[in-house]
Amino acid sequence: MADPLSTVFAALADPTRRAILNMLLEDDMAVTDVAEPFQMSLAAISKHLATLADAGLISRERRGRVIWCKLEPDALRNASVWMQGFGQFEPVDLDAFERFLETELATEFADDSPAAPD
Amino acid sequence: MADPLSTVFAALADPTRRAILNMLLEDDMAVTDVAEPFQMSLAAISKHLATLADAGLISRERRGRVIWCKLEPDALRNASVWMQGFGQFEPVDLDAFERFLETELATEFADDSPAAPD
DNA sequence: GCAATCGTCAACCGGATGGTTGAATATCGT
DNA sequence: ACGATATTCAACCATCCGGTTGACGATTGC
Repeated sequence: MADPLSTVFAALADPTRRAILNMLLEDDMAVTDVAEPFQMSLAAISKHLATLADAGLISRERRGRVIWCKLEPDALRNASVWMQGFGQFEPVDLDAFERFLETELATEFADDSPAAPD
Repeated sequence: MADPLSTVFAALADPTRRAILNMLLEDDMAVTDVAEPFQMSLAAISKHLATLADAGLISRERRGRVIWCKLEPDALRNASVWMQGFGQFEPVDLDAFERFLETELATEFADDSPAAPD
């Protein structure tokens, strides 16, 4: 299909998928458990997981009835490295980091929160 | 529209736009000059530049007749920082970096090369 | 074997995306 | 003022994307 870098970035360009990655950061999870906090259907989450797996960001392994999803940081690292190539000429600004984290916590948790807004 | 992080990743998820960023890494450029190496229409490039500007990855400044495009690494750094949050638990492997650069040079230049394949 | 559970597949829908072309706008040079 | 240059706008088109629902396949447990 598309080049790997495009696939990874496209996979990251969705708050639901980034939230899933965040969840998988804590632990491997079954598809149903991944889907549980979200409002959308299981099929939708299944598609998101397929997208993440296509990008190499996660792997899925069937064990009995349940399919376990596991973070695969390698693809992410490639993209990160690509970015660092750009950022290279200017070192990471830790102040900007903190400022970013604040705004990101605000927006991301508003947009991505798996908790139903009800 | 969407949250900033999604916008940045979506902007990066296109080889043409990444190639443009690569070009702007060298120097600021006029829109026409950005478009010159590509096969697509000027309008298409103009849209790509708008996408990049929306994501905050570039800025455009009109000086006379010509609009100069300039890389704005801040948005990229935010995304990079987000990624590093994921990669944190495992440090960047410089060997992997080099290996990646090779394959990326191969694929990126096959897919993204501004030079007409003719 | 049968019912329940886990997950995907297929078809569909509306809206975004990436491209085109042609007209419109803005600026420059004469 | 006019023509040329630089860039965008608008309309259009095909395709992709994120979601839905309903049927299907696989596995478990009774």
